[in-house]
Amino acid sequence: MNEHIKPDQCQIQEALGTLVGKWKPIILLYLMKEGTQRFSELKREIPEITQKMLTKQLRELEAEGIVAREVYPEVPPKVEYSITEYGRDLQPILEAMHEWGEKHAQYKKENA
Amino acid sequence: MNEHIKPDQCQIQEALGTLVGKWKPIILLYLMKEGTQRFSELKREIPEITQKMLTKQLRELEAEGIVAREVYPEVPPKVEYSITEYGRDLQPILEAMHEWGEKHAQYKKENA
DNA sequence: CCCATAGGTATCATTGATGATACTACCTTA
DNA sequence: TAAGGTAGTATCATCAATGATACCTATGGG
Repeated sequence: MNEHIKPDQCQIQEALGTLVGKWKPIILLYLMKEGTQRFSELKREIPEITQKMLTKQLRELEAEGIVAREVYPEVPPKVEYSITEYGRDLQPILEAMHEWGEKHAQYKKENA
Repeated sequence: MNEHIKPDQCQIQEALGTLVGKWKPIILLYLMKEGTQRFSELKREIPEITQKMLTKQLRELEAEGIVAREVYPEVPPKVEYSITEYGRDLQPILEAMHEWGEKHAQYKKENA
């Protein structure tokens, strides 16, 4: 373990706080895989999410600088979301978690 | 992004579910850094946690196969916790999150 | 005889995250 | 004239996570 990690003030919570939530990882994956998406596209791809939650999660990700929000002043409204360059830094972490998650799901099946 | 990641059934939640909680990362870091620890040692190192929560988190980590629990039939009781070999797989992920977390804390300070 | 110790459980209260549902603005098309 | 589409907000209800507090066990030491 990296010597300078001080558990009592470590920054893992920072990353977790950004990623957790029932919907954030899946939203991020869609934006990373498919690129820029409209609000309604995301809603269609994740039908179980309520509008309220989708809005909330996107706003939080935006506040963290991970997602960019662009509003087109049209009628009907058009709002596009995309991953920022800064947000791309999360990709390796998400991938590592995905990989570990698969192994772990397997592990749990074996020890069920 | 890895092509075979299907957001709608991805395993990131699996990893997140294992790591989140107000106390799990810090518990894992202590066990990874300091090695085997007694219940009371962990409690001393994380004074703000209640016994109930410490017990609960440790039991959950044990159930996931990440932490090993060894009971010594003595009086007063002695119980030791350690990271399993399997649990070691999480170390790179925790480190990556820690690193990103530091950058992100910096980022937030600059954009405050 | 009584208390401290280690590692817990049991019970209740509180809080934050999530969900269901209804409502809005504005323009275009039928 | 009414309906439909987009991107939301507002309000209320519910549930899981966390916390505070008290209690339990057995034994060795004073």
